[in-house]
Amino acid sequence: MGRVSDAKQKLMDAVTELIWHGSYGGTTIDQICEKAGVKKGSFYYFFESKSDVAVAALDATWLQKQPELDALFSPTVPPLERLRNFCNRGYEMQKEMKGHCGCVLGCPLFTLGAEICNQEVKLHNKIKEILGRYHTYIESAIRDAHSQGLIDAPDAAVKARMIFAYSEGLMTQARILNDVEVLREMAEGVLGILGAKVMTRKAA
Amino acid sequence: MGRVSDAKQKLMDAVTELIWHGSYGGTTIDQICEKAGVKKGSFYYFFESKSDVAVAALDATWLQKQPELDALFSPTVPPLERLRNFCNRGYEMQKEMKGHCGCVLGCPLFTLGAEICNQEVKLHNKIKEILGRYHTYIESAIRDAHSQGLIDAPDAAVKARMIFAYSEGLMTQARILNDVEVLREMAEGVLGILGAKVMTRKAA
DNA sequence: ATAGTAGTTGACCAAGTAGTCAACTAAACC
DNA sequence: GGTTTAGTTGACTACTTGGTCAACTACTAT
Repeated sequence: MGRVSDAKQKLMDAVTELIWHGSYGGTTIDQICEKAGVKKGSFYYFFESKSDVAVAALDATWLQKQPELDALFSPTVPPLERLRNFCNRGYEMQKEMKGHCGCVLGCPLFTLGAEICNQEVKLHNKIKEILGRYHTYIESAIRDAHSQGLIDAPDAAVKARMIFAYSEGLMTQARILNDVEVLREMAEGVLGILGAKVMTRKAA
Repeated sequence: MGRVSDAKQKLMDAVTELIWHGSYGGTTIDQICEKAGVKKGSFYYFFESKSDVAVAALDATWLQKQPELDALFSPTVPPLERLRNFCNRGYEMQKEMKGHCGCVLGCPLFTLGAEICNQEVKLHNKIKEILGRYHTYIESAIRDAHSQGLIDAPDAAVKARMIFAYSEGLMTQARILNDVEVLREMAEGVLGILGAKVMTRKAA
């Protein structure tokens, strides 16, 4: 009943892009509306604040990405391959981004999480929740790799935290330097941290 | 000649604290003035914009920190000790911060750099400049450790990028989680990445 | 076709924002 | 003590911002 609309989706797309390219604090509701081609009255029909639309956008993005991640981290894929593919996919995605918008944007969750922590509680919790899911994928791959004897990591949780910090740190560095090439080392770096033997190619 | 004033310093202190606790985009000139106890007219007497005062504050902070870093990374200190001390000092600083303001704030340069990249060119360049100096300290310690046979790292530049990404990533994670304890693993993690043998205490 | 309803709009307001300026004040120096 | 000059102030403008609302519109289900 009533008329149909894609304004809600357009607003979520707009806020995602604005925050990712710029920042949360620097993004205004007026800008979101303008980019979405939606009037402010409609904004407040669907959402009650900037943080509200941001939370909704994160949820929507997650639902869209989850199948892709489930495939990447499928138990049918050898665990170290999962991590390698994850890293290389990150590199490729950022490279493509750089190609058609000129900027390396890094991980939106990590950048946004760092910006708005200690304020915007709901948004902050949503970010922690989704980052936690990424962490879970990584940790499970490490656990599998250990139990399959591919690496020695009885402390999978510790290793997962290391890999997570390293990969997110590298992503953020790529954003700051606007240089996608720093991400090429990610897969190798991750496997190196895990002590996989694949690290040095022409070692003596 | 004329009267003297500490308003300029107070404004730099205020902007530093506001950006660190909150964010750049969420900080207004009015807030800076109020926190500094300085009227807006005086703000514009000393600075011409928010990014201007931020750049000045970063410069001032660096000048203040440089001697401390030079001491930490003194060539008279064994290179792996330099890195360990650097990590532990980071942990202690964040712990103290958490103690008297309730928040883990992470590395202000990295968080700010991630937020304002691709906008605020001058500020962005200043951040890259100072982050580059930190990177230099780390790389030089790694190079020394290699040449002294403490680790095997003929690729000091690559290892430095790894350590840098890992430590900054961990700092940011501590900020997002508001948990200082994740930083306790930093020194061990750094030495582990470098392949120093000190890693596992009770290894078989 | 029409009634009910989901969605749209533009005008509006109050508050906050960046930035200006002429008049003012106090220290330093002679 | 008076003059110079660095620094201060508060009032001001112009604009942007978040947020509201009553009237309007178009779709859908019956």
